Amino acid sequence: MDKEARRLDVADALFRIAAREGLDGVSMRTVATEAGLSLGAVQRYFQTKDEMLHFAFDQAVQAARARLREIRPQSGGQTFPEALRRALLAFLPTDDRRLAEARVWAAFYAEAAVRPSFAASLDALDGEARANLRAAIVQGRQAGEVISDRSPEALAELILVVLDGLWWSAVRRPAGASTASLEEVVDTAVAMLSPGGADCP
Amino acid sequence: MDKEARRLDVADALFRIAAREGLDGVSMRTVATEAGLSLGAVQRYFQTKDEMLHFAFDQAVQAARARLREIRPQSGGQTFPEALRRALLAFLPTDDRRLAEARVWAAFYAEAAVRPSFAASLDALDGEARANLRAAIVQGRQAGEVISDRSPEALAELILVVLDGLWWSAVRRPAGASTASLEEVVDTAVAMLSPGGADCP
DNA sequence: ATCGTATCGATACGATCGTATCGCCATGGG
DNA sequence: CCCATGGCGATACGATCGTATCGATACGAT
Repeated sequence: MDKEARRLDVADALFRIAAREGLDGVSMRTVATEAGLSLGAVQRYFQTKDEMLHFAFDQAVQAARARLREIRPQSGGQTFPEALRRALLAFLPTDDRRLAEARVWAAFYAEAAVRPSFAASLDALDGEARANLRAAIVQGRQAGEVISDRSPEALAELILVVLDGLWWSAVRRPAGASTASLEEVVDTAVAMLSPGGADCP
Repeated sequence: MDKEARRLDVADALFRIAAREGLDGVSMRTVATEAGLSLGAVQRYFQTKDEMLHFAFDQAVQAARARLREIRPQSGGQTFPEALRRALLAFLPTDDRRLAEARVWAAFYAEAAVRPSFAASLDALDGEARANLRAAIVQGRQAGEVISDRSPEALAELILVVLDGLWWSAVRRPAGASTASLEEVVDTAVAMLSPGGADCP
């Protein structure tokens, strides 16, 4: 029998509950019911609730890391602004499936304010994103596609801050709402990072 | 006896707990103990936990609204970039007291993802901030202090997004950490909104 | 065929939750 | 002086939580 596959099933059930009701709605029993299992079965795969939560959280972190790596290779022939725009929109919850994922992330994010082990993983993820972004900026700058009057570190930090802000703004949007204003903000932000994209005398 | 003052005392106790342990740590009993009262006393002032939470949340919203209004008057003689920089830094948790407040806000923010009545208040606050910011941008633009190749709405949205992102980045920072990188991001963002502040050919 | 083991449902236990109720006590009007 | 009333501590109750334990069932090895 495939133990890891069952753990993933349980984690999926947890995600569905967290997306609907937040982490408050997550208990051993509710997760078991959502997964179509008994309490005892869930307890076999996760001996404590903490272990279950950590597994689910790590799963989410791992998925985010994968998405991050998927972006990284300077996918052929794109200029930096194009690639950045695509990357930003890829991370934003612009459809209902992503919105559900994002709600789960929001719950974990809040939990990280109280649970240091969660915060550490988020910091690591942040650092990875920062490094990737910095590398892309340096590369884009050599091609003259990125403004050069600020350090790559400051620009990377700013972009990540904009991404975070956009992301939270999108999370609070009701399901099915328009994403037009989101894309407009993305465009504005991207334009400001491109030479000649800002207002020049 | 001043009933409203006692309600504020209880709400303060709730804030202290939420800052330390998140909303999970908030119960009728823990709040009562933190406030130096008995469970029965708290129940006199708030008949249900929901009522207590709503009161505390409304209190936080009201405080934020007051801070927002405090910013609004184009405080004499400042240029738009200066005023914006000051306003952004005013909202960010740059000291330990503000950091505690911000942790409470983060908890409420996450709760809003699940509790529509909270989300409605946040939306209203957001709308107010957006309107104020738009007015300031229009005014600053007449003085030639704001870039003019984007609509005031898009710029206001972008600034709010940056503020949100900065805010979350600050919340996750450990207490007492340096705020230098925060200020650098603020400076970068403000510079990009000022004519000639961006990289021009 | 029998036994050991893995799987899992059922149930129990103590703790904590929100809420409701009861009773003590102080205080002020009659 | 008495007593009614409002403030508040103590306690009770049912529900739900995380966790532990026990018994039934299925299955492969001896």
